[in-house]
This record gives sequence, structure tokens and C-alpha cells, in this order.
Amino acid sequence: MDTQTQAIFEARAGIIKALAHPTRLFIVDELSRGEKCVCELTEMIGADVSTVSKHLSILKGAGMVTDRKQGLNVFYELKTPCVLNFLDCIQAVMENNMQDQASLFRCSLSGNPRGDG
Amino acid sequence: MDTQTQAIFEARAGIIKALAHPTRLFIVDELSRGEKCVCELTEMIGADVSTVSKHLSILKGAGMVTDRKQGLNVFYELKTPCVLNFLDCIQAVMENNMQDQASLFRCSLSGNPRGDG
DNA sequence: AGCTTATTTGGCTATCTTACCAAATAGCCA
DNA sequence: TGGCTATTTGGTAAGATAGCCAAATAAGCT
Repeated sequence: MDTQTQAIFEARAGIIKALAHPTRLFIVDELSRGEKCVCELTEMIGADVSTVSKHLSILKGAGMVTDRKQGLNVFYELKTPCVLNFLDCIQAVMENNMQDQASLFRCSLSGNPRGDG
Repeated sequence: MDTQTQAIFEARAGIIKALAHPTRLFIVDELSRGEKCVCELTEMIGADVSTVSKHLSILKGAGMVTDRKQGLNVFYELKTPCVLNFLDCIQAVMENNMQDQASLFRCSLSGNPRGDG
């Protein structure tokens, strides 16, 4: 893999990494229903404010959210709603996995090694 | 955030984590053009075989690829092509970010603090 | 069985990530 | 200015991740 190809995939992975954390997925999900301030998100998440703030700054660094200061509060807004489509795919993968597990289960009950009975 | 919500977002994050690595993104990209054996991928990637094998097992664990043994080789195939749609979104985010940087650049040249000139 | 090749697994170290606390910064209001 | 609240930043310790080497496993061939 040459250096340029490497750079492209590293850049893409960097953006995906921003989503690869339960708290940050939760934040994206919440923001998909409208902007929220740090304090609101913090209360919902139940972690330290500094932790939530750092998660938000990771999402911001990846270009997925924008922030807007209003008085004492900072409001975050989802900038790239297309990430929500991705979540549909994730859901599909998960359901797929569950179905596979279910066939394994049926297979072990019937003793059918291919699980196709 | 209650325990069940937590569990859902952790499961989703787990799947996204499987994609959050340049080598694994490269693998997914290659497999989108058809199945490949470990040796082919290893040669393209240029890392140790054991490293590539571990990446593949992570993708397999997430349910994104399937493997098929044929003789001495193991062929991997993309199981959930919808992840490719996601890559389009990633690309969009990246282009967005580049445009933002470009406006910042124009802004600093013109001295326009909003970059809208 | 013994040899060869392809792949996976175990072990180890170096690096990255995350969470919390404490302290700094920013904006409002008296 | 000084106090108050919201948010960010720095520091640090615990845990996760990634890479390589060496060894184990699996399958074909003679």
C-alpha cells in the first residue's frame, strides 16, 4: 500500500473513530433531534462534564457537529446528518448477526451442522 | 442513561470500531470488488500476515465479512455491502471539512472574520 | 509419515484512549 | 470588581489496541 493510499484510509478511519464510542453515538443520536447544550447532554449521559465536553470536541474535530455559544451555554448541532444513514446499516449488521446466532441455536438443537433444516 | 440504552449504544459502537482502522477500511474496500484470500490482502497491505489475519478476525467478529476455506487458502467476502454507503458519507464529511478550511483560508487573506466575502 | 505452504493464535511491548479530578477560562449579573 | 455558572483544558492512572515474532494448526502433496 503506497503512502498516498495509506493517507486516504487513515483520514477516513480518523472520521470513523470519532463515531466509535457509545457516548458519542448517543450524542449524535440526541443531536439528530435538534441542538442541545453541553449541560443537557451531560445530564442525560450521567458522566463528568469534562468527559462529555471532550467527546463533543472529538466530534467537532471530525467535522460532525458545530458549536454555537449563547450566553453561558454552548449549543452543539449535528452538521452531517448522513451519519444517521450509517446507523441504519449498523442496525442491519446487528440484526444479521442475531439471525446468524439464531440459526446456530436451531442448528445445535436439531443436530443439523448446516443449520438449514 | 439507563443500562439498556447503554447496552444498545455499546453494541453499535462495537461494530463501528471494527471499521475504525485504516487497514480494515482498506480490506473492506478491496472486498467490495470481490472475495480475496488472506495472502492477497497481506501482499497488498504490506504488513505481517498475522497482523492482517487479526484485522480480518475483527471484521468477522463484527459480522461484516465471512470466510470460506478452499484448500490452503481462506477467502474472505464482504457480508454487509451497506457499509460502503457509509463510506460515501465519510467522504462527504471530509469534503465538507476541506471546504471549511478553504473558507478559513480565504477569510484570513481578506481579513473577513465570517469568511463570507 | 514427513515436507511445504497458508493461516491463526499466544505473547509481548509500545502506543492510544478514556475517565475522573482539579484548575483555568468565559460570560453574566450585582 | 467579585461572585456565580457553564464549559474547556491539563494531568494522570487504568484499560484497550496494534504490531511483530514465534509457535501452533490445517491442508495438500509425495
